[in-house]
Amino acid sequence: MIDGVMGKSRTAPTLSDVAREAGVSTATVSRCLNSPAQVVAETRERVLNAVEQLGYTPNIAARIMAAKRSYSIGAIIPTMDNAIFARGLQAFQDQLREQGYALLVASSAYLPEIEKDQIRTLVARGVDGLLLIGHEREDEIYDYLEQHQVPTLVAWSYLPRARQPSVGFDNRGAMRELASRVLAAGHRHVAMISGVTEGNDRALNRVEGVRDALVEAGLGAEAVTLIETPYGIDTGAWAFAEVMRRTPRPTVVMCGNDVLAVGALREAAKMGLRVPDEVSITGFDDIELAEITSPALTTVHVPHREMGQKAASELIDMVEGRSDGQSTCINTHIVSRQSLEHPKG
Amino acid sequence: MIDGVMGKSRTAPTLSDVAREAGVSTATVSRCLNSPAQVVAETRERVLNAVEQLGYTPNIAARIMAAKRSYSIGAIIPTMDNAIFARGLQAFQDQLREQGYALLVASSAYLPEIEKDQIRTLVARGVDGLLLIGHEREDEIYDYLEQHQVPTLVAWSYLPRARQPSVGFDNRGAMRELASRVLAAGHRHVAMISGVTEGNDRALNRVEGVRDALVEAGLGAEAVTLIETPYGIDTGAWAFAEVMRRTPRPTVVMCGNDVLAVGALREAAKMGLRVPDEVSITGFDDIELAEITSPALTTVHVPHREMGQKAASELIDMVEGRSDGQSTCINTHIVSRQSLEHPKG
DNA sequence: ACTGGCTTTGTAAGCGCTTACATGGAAAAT
DNA sequence: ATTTTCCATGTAAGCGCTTACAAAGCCAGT
Repeated sequence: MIDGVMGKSRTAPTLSDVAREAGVSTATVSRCLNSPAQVVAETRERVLNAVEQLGYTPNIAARIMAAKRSYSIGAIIPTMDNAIFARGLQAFQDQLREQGYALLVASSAYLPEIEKDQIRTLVARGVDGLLLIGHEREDEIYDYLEQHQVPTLVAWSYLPRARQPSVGFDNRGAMRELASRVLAAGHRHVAMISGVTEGNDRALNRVEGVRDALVEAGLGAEAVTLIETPYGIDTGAWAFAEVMRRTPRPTVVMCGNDVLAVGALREAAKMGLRVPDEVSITGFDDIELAEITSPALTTVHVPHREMGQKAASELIDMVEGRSDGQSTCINTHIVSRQSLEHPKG
Repeated sequence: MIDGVMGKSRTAPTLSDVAREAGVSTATVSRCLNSPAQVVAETRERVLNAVEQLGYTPNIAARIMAAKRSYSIGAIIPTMDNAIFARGLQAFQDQLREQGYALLVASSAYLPEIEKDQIRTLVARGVDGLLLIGHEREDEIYDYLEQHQVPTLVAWSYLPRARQPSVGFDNRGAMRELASRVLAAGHRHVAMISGVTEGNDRALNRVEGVRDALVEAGLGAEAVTLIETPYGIDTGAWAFAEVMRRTPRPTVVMCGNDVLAVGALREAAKMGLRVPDEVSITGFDDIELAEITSPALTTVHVPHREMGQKAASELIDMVEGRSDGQSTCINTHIVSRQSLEHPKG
């Protein structure tokens, strides 16, 4: 009691400390906090004062248990280590915050096993909903999510008929369009540096997009020199060197994302190859990097902010039972900068 | 019971479902999960089978409540929107994972009010420890943290005598060293584009570092043209244009971080100014960006991975009572690339 | 055979909250 | 004046776990 009055107890105050201080029951305090309208103004004020007095913060674990609701959303992204997901995730979190939800993030390092583990952790922590990147994962995981009744939304990928709703974009179509433009510019020897496609439908679809364009142009789908490597500037550089060693030497190197492309660009400079005069290079994502390289990257612009925001509001709608999962396809467009030109000679 | 046996209950299985299935008490199941050594092998196996069978995942909220331990650490960073914190945070999380802890991240958008809110949220969620960026914040917050007995570590900044232990680097000293080098190269008209210094001791200390060098060189501390702006490529570009309009025109623009410097670089190109011939530019952080601009940035290298890793292990030591907060200063060093040269003319 | 000590398991009391239900009193309707 | 209705508040039962303590079973030592 003295502790209470002093507001400096050695241990964190609880609901009943507040109740005692305000001279009401714990139920009333709880109501003040969660549905203030149910409590008459005078009481409410007294309670709120006590809360202030004691520096009370609700114990969310207890709240989750009692209410089976946590007002938090989990997100599992492949990596925080580069900028690919940063912008979209920030927008996602901003939108969540605005609607009163907190975000718990975990990263999987592109490893399915770790992702599975993280999913369990987040669900066990009582997240009300979950954001996952890409559709491809074991059915078992989706079963688990269903059993635990956790609404799940997929982002960065759009697949209308999938088991889970998604907010994303057409990776395959976007890449097809870029590849068509590459072919239209006259390139015939095209190489592609792809991210690891196993367990990554985005990466795979971008490869397929290139193949689509090739076929459409009457060339075989195998007419592309393909190399796969984890995303990274250094790996991109390495892959570029590798691919330029092949014969016939490619006149254009299409990269699975901007990070790889930046690596390619750096390696080209190191090899003394002028871009785009001697070789063209393209990216995907249009992260900030793409604009500040020289030459600036021709790439596919993905509206990450818009996607993050949309994903957040859709997921909240699902959590609150207002929607049972509406998929949205976000439009991408090609940004032409200097790294793509007609092949010379 | 049937549900149990089928392993496909409509609702998530709990500890007592497992106990019933395995024919033991809930206490035994709990022990199997948390201190297997206390349970005889045969029983343990039976229990583990049941767990597998039912697809049981512990409810962490309940665990937190009962054990007052969550095996999770919170981190609040100013932003996820650019790469400054990404690498360090990823390393931090990797290290945590390795030691069996989960990471909850929130971002504050550099706003103290939001940060305060996020701190409460994370504490309310029962994190066992907290990572904060920079020392500067209201005492009230530290009081709160003390009351709730949440071990807190500060990173990205090193201040040995502060209230909270820290794992970081000497922002001021590092910047002083870089500025000395700038002056030694012959520059006399130096401008600085700083991040917002209010509530950001890192930014402030970098400014002070430049002033230190100026004073040391016998110039006044005001001999620097200073401009403050939020971190960002666009804001950096804008600030660069602004600063180049002053007379005398600076021969070098020192930026508070690499992101600002990249903006400056871009604007310089746009204005047709050759770097470093007509104006030198420096950064801070040495994020990947710094290496791929042209010219590449001369900057201060901060070993983010090392810092993140060290922060994680120190914080866990604190949480587990093995340490009461040991501060560590991580060494930085200057990376000379092409963006800094002697002033011409 | 009996005691003491150790190991393995069970019993049950919370952890801090929410919420269905009960209660009581004032306002509204008769 | 009496009954009905409604609103503000209180009572108490859990939510799913951990863990102190109790109980029971086992072995060795005498």
